[in-house]
Amino acid sequence: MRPAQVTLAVVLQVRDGRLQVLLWQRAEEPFKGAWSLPGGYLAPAETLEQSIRRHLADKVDVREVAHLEQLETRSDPERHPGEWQLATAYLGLVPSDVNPALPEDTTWHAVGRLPELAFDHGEITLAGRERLRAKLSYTNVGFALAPDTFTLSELRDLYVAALGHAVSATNLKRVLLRRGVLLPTGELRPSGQGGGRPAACFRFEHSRLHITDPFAVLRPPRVID
Amino acid sequence: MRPAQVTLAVVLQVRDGRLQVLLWQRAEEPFKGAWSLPGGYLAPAETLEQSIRRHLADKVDVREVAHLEQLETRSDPERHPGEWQLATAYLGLVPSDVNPALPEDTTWHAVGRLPELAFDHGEITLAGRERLRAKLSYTNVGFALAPDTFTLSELRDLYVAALGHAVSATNLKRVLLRRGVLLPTGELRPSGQGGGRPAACFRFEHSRLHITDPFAVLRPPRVID
DNA sequence: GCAAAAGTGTTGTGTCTACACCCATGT
DNA sequence: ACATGGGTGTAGACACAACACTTTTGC
Repeated sequence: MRPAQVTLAVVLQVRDGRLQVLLWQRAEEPFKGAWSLPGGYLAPAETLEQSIRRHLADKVDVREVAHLEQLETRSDPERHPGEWQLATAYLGLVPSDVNPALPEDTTWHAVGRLPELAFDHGEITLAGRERLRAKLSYTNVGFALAPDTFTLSELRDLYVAALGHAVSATNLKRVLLRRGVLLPTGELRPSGQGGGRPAACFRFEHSRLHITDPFAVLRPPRVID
Repeated sequence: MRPAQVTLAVVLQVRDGRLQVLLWQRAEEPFKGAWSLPGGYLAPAETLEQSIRRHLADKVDVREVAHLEQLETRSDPERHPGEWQLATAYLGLVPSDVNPALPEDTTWHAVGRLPELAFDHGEITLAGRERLRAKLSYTNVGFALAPDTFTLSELRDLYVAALGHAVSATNLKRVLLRRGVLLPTGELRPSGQGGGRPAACFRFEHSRLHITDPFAVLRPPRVID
């Protein structure tokens, strides 16, 4: 006897200044009517990543998911009341400037104010947020939350929404520039109606995950030539 | 049609000053005679963690595995030539002072000089080592590699073996003490035959994983009361 | 006394936070 | 002019690496 295998995705995007997750309202029992993470069964001859991309394709265009990584596999035999089911969860990130057309039964929900979710999807969603928060600190994942080009205040607002605490645009700029994560594009963004100095535009140097702060401590000793 | 589900473990221990992994020699095709990670099929009504603990019980006593965490689930349909199989890998750590009785077909191998491994087990093993190296820097995982009490040179040697580069006992002590990871036991270890000052003994404060260096950067702003 | 091993003190450096200050624009 | 938002400069805090120096033992 073998368990069923499903894939799930915690798809996160910053919308209206808040970190939001894509949820789907179940049409069938169990948990009929409850909100849950998008996903579905694994098909023969596909990988887990292919599977979650396929299931997500109904919700968001593939090109709109800028980053996708495996979170964890959940295996509690009681997690699904009806069948023996393993679920492998992925974390997906969508840049803030795209607005995917969604099916009727699918909408964005603030991660900070989640409704009661089906199965163990609430825990999984929070695990996804934790992963994102951690990686914002030591990698360049920001690229997956931001538009191609942006001002520093815009980027700061994305970090604030994702991290849940104040972030200084001043210092954010210096940290990311020193690490070579950001590049100035040279363009200026004209000021808004209230006036103010025009903002410089930046973009992320790479659009794939890189670790930018590899060892907090216990660095290898400096090599002297 | 459903895939078979197996669990695997990268069980690591520092032996003879080197980081070693527990490998098992396959008795059956495919990869008959090749070295591979211990593990086996998931049984009904058990979790993945229970499964890997059950399979490991043949190799090492459960109490000897001081830390166990999920690494990743591998799903390439080609990863097993004979059947459609998903493998969820775990990382297990064994303190350096235990010496489990092993079956005939199972031995320790230096991770630095791995033989050709069956399936994708070589990659998984290296992923396990990377996870350990990263966590040594920002958590207290050291507890799972070390005996109950130890001197600082002994602990340093464990870090050297796991990290693969020189580590200063002087600074290691200060880092771990400041973080409250280590506690002095008050005992002294008498010096060896070559003389030398007796060493103070320490132990880890906790024997469960704690994050000790939560944010490298982008810390939340300091709250002023 | 001398070698060996452990432990302490101190300096320097890199990286971040905090905050004061300066710049460019709209009204 | 002045409010608004963007940007720079600088000082301080902190944590760590490096290394010289001191302590305690065996022979």
